[in-house]
Amino acid sequence: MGLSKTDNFTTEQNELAAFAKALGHPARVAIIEYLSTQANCVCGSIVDAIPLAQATVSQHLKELKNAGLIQGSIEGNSICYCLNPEKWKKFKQMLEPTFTHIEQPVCC
Amino acid sequence: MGLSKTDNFTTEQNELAAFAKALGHPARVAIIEYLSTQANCVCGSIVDAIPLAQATVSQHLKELKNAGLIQGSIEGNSICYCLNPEKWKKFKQMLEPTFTHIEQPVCC
DNA sequence: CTTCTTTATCGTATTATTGCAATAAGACAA
DNA sequence: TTGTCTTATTGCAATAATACGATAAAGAAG
Repeated sequence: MGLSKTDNFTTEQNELAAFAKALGHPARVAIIEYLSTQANCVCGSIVDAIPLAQATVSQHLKELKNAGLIQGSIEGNSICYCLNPEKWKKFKQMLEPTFTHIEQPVCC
Repeated sequence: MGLSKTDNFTTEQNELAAFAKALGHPARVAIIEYLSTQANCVCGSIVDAIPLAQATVSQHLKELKNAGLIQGSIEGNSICYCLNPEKWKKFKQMLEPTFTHIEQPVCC
């Protein structure tokens, strides 16, 4: 139905899915990579770095913000978008069990 | 347009996005968690563990398989789905720079 | 106040995703 | 062969996501 049945799953499962979904687009991956390597966090610089229209980049930033992966703060006339360390720690923590599991594959 | 402009991004960015996108649904998170904790990998057991119709679960399994996060092997009359360790290692490796970066937040 | 800069939102077209019933396809058993 | 069990595929309806031009909103600069 195009509508995810989130009620059938745990809060944690939904949160992990939300993190992953937010990262599930190359433009948003590029934004995160940019923020991980650049000291510059001004919105306009991100827009310049991503090969999409300003409106589209703004939309992607909004989704990353909604998922909590980035946070925005007003910096004079512009806006500074930065990674949200706590959410990323949680994201990492939720992936850890699977990352650990694949070290000793037990299956077929 | 509903069509991702993947051409504008690197192969790596697209691959990371594909991994993340595959994990971007609670049902698929639940499947991965199941495979990370259960020794049982038979398709039917997964279907039983996920509160969705068989056809829907089969579709989610297909997406995880397309992304490479799981692999299926014929096991007698049924099919065994397991995590693909190599792809998960790559996934982890691609997230590492950001996981590392958030240890020393340098931004606003 | 006016203008410019910066970012967000709206409207819209297009395509993708989700979900399930129904059905198909394949292997195995009798 | 016939039936059963297991998994995949098809077809469809409903909803979500992607992209961008146009426009709005809010400050800064003059």
